[in-house]
Amino acid sequence: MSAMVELGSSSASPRRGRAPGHSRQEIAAAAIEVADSEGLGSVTMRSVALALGTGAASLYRYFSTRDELLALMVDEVTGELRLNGPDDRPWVDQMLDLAHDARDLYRRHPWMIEASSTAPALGPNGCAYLEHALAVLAPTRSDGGTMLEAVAVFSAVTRLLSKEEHDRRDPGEAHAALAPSTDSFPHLAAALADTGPSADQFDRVLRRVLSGLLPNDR
Amino acid sequence: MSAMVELGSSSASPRRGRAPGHSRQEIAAAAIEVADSEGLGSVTMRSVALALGTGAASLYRYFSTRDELLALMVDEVTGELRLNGPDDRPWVDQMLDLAHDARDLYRRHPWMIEASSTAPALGPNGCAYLEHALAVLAPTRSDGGTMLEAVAVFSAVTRLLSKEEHDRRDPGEAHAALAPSTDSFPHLAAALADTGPSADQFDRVLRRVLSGLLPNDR
DNA sequence: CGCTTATGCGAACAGCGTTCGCGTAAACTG
DNA sequence: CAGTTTACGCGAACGCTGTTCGCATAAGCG
Repeated sequence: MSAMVELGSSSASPRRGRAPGHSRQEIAAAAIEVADSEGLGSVTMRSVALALGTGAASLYRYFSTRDELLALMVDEVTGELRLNGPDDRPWVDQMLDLAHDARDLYRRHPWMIEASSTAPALGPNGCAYLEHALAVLAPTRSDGGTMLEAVAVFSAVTRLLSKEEHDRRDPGEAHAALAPSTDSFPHLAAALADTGPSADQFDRVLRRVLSGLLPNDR
Repeated sequence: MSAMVELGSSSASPRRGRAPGHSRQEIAAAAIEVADSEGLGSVTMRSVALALGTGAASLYRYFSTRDELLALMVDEVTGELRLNGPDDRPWVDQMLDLAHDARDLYRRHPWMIEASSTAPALGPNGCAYLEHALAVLAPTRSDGGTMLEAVAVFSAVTRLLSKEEHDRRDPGEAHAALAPSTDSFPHLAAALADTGPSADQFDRVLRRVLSGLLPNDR
């Protein structure tokens, strides 16, 4: 699904004229730093340019659009995942490793939670991630469509759980007026009251989702 | 999770002074029409005000922020779901009905795919949706936490599948340069080639996810 | 009839993504 | 080495955004 276009450092160009003072990666790195410390909303062409000690208009020599910069940011950060080639452990365990690594990534770069769900296309590192997941799932001997679906759902649920963890740490300010719900929404009230052990929620949910999606031999 | 704040029509206020010429619901309805026909990005304070034949600044008598308007839009549209009280059919079938209804809603209001994933809090209709889902799941006799998790994952996957369906109908312009991946990403290439019957993908994935998340008796 | 209170809203502000056009630096050409 | 070409750096501007201010206006109350 989706494309690659030209995210990475493209290859040969007959060098001519003035040499560029920056690179796409360098600019994306600066933007990532801004996003890490100030949030994705503070990643503006001007703020990124300022962080680089240049002018806003200069960035358009490297990216034709802000969204293109965001796409490279997402792909660069995705490259932080350490994708150790699949080993001979059960595939479920390997997928959980992958999920834990992704969760760590979302903790380091909370803006990725929203950015990666908006991103329209996969870059090289996104493809590498997908390739790795498919390699891990190969032993399930499912057909291609099933595996692609499974990876998509797996990624979405991993992101969802990371988002919930993040929202729990960051109150989010709105909490009033949930009290009246106790009357009108009995099941909701009951569910909120009767909450079991919420520890290891992450692993538990992912195991269950994976076990439902794919055959459980091996 | 989250709150309600004051989305709906709040109750008594000692009527005094000039009467308001609009209502929150009316404004949200106009905004929803704009979003349906022009996309969420075209929902600006000015465009909504224009659609209502009023001035942009007037909207701030009803919403203190654009995000508040968006939240009401989401909740109002969520209210379009017809939540027939749970019946005695298997809970899986009832959840699939709910998912189909949600998919229809996403087809009618594609902007909801992004809007509902950004929305920070549940409004009254969001709570009603949650209440309904929990009522359907009650026969599983799971604990509250498990059921809340299940509904969250169920909703996220429903949205994901609706988004993929929508992306398939709307090319999304970027598709070049996926060819070189054939060499570097063998599993990916294989999976894309070996794609089984992609029909009824929606029901199949949801059934599997639900069967993994909750005990399958009854 | 004032008096109070809330609404409607034109005008303005700060900030955004993006474009234009020019000055300038670097590398090829003769 | 001078001249030409090519690309970069970027100040200034445009159109658009969400939001605020302040005042004219209208409706109920005593």
